[in-house]
Amino acid sequence: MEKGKIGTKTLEEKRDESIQKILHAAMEVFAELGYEGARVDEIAKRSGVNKAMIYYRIGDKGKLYEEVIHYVFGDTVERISKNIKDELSPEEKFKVYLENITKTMAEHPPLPRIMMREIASGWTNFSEAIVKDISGILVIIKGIIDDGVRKGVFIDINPIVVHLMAIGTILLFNLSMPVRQNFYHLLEGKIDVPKDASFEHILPDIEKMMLRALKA
Amino acid sequence: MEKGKIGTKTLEEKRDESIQKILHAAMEVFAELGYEGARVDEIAKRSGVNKAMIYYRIGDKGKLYEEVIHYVFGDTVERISKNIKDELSPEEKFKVYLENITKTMAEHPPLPRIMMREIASGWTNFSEAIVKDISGILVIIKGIIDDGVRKGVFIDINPIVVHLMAIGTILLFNLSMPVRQNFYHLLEGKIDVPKDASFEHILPDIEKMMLRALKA
Amino acid sequence: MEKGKIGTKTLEEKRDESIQKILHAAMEVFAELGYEGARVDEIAKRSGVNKAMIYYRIGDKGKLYEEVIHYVFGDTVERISKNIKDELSPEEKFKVYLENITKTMAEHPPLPRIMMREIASGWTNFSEAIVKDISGILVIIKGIIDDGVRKGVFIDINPIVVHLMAIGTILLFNLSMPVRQNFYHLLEGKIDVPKDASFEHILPDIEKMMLRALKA
Amino acid sequence: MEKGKIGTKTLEEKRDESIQKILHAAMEVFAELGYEGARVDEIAKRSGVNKAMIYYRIGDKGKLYEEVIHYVFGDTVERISKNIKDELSPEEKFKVYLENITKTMAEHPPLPRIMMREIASGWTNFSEAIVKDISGILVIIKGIIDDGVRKGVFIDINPIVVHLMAIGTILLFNLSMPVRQNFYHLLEGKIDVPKDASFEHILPDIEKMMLRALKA
DNA sequence: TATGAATGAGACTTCATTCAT
DNA sequence: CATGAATGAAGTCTCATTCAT
Repeated sequence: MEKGKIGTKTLEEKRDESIQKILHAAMEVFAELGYEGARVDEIAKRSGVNKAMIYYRIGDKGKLYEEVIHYVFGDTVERISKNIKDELSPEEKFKVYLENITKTMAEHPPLPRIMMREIASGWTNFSEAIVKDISGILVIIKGIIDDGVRKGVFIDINPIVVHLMAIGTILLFNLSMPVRQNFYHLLEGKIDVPKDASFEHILPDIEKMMLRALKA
Repeated sequence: MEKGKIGTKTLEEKRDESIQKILHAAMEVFAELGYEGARVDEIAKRSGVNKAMIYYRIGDKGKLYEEVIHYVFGDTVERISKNIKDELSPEEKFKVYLENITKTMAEHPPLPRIMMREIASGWTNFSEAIVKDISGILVIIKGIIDDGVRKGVFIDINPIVVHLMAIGTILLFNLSMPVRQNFYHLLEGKIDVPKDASFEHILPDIEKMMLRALKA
Repeated sequence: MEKGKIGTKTLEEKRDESIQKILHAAMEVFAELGYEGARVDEIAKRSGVNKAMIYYRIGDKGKLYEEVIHYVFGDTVERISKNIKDELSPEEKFKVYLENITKTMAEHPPLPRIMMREIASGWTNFSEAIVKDISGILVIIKGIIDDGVRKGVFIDINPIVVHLMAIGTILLFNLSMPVRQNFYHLLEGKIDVPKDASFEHILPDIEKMMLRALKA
Repeated sequence: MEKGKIGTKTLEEKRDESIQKILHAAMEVFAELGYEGARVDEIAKRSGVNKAMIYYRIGDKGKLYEEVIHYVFGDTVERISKNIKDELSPEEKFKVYLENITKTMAEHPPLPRIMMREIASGWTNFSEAIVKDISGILVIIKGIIDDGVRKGVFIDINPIVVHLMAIGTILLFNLSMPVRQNFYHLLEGKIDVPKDASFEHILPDIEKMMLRALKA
């Protein structure tokens, strides 16, 4: 067999694969239990990688967490800003923005939890880079609103307010899913109670509310 | 001296005082570091009581956390529903509701953090009682919206959506305070950037947005 | 009310009563759990006496244990040597000796357990006085055997062997009671299996065996 | 070097060695001080392994104790029933039975102490397996007596009585060794006082007594 | 590169004992 | 005499990290 190859994978591919497995497992565990609650043993177990390997490949628990944060928030800006084409109307741009946030969270289930924990911890682990990322998103949403204001379709409102509102609402929606059923019986008699309270079904409500709030 | 008195305090008062000190310190520490991150030693240190005292008076770390949760969420419903008088207009009721949430969080700084952590943890420690509390609040907001709909001032919208939006936004606002300054330079040129980004100054923005979203 | 009296009891009577209650509770607890396993709190609870009172009245845990040992083994010699009248035949003397040991243990249920634990611990807490007590008993049994030998009814045997055999057998009988039922099914077919395996019913067997062993 | 080998030991051997060291030390310490009195630190110190190792390899203190009990009583039945050949006379069988009990205890010095403590504690930690072991021994001694009865050399006696007598006597002999010297001066004038009061020297006396008791 | 063995530091918890009235 | 409050010291247990091969 060719040197440097294992099966059909190069050593490098194998290493990358290990790192991927570790990061995925770590992401899950950190999301479920938080930084302090997470156990390196558990991460090793879930990733199917020897514990010492984690130290060898990535580093200590803190470094591992940093990597996870980086991994999780890595392309968030790109994702959120994706498809916000210039030729779209401000409303359409805003919808794409909301949908992208929603989709990003749906595709990375640990993301909302890690985000909330990080915020609750005082953004301690949000590195300069991530703060810059968030700035990037703020610039985008500012652009959308400015455009709307110019075109007379949006009111003039602080984009930070808008973004926090969007993120806060979506986060809470996302994470309240498991307990939301407990509350629906309170709403008997309301026509529009969705039997399926899943995230996708409620996104339109959020969109509707936010656009109503924004529209001039 | 009268039996059962120590200085000017009865034994009972002394005990209650110890308990109060412990709960306050615990509340702070749990808020800052989460359940797993909190150290019983630290709680003892901050409360100025011996560590064994915590076990003597309250119980183990888990029991202490439960007590804190109970203590923190104890009268939340009352606080939030306070002053929502029948003679008020739906808009006014809604404003009182938002302001009460805001004030409650402002008065109990650890509350938002503990809340976010709990939500991120999957509401694991939200006891039956707390879920009932939240139900109580939902009933209130449902009442406000129903009233508004009847009077033709509000659109017919799922109250859960409204509440999650309110809570999510306020939570995020509250907890983003320490980093918000980092972002304001991005907004240069916007007229209404508040130099003082404190919570109270932004509440009107939230109110405005939410009411615009609700109004028929 | 007369000074120094409480109800109809003098202070001294009351104190003695407290001490009795403490010692009885302590005896029980030490028997059940051993010195290390016993908790001063538990002793206080069972005796109905405030924990600090134990320290005030008796002393620390070690002192309390000493007192219990003293209390428990106090009149054992007297009890065992009681009724061994000179005019009795050696066999009758020996029977009285065995019965007295048996009765003493039956009347002081904690005694066998404490005894076994003490022996297992290397007789650590058996003070000089208690060792002297045991010597006293040995002298008695030696006298019985010597008498028997003189009269030609007993073989000449080391009295220590006899005493250890008696004590060992009775102790083990006493303490195996709770589990003995588990074994009786093994003996099906044997005629003399007692349905009631209580101590008193088996004493005759022990007597019979020991006398057969001793008789010339 | 061969994979999985450390020096001349395989990993597995190294692990087993650790476990052995822990169990031996634990056996000693539990025997000396009882379950409650034993300190995990002390066990670690004596076994020469890190304290955490105990938890890693065996488990908590309770589990460790269980393992010790298992280890100590493990092959007791086999040992005691060993060499009791069918062609032996009932008396010879009984002697072998007594000698085997004696030897087993002599080879495992902690055994008698642990046994006495366990009995004093109410047999709490004697698992199903150990009770079964004891049953096994009872069946053996029952066989010996039945054989003797059939051959007309033994009286018909409850084997439980016999076994308790044997065990009780041997246990007490064994554990009274350290204090027995204190008593020998009482026996001056008796011819057969052994200068060396060690266990082996007294076994014949026990044998003699028990056989006299049994013989028809 | 990979892994089972091993451990120091520190967390949680208990409990005998003393304090303050 | 009596008692609830309080605590220092020490025990059990865990876990991130390193070692040895």
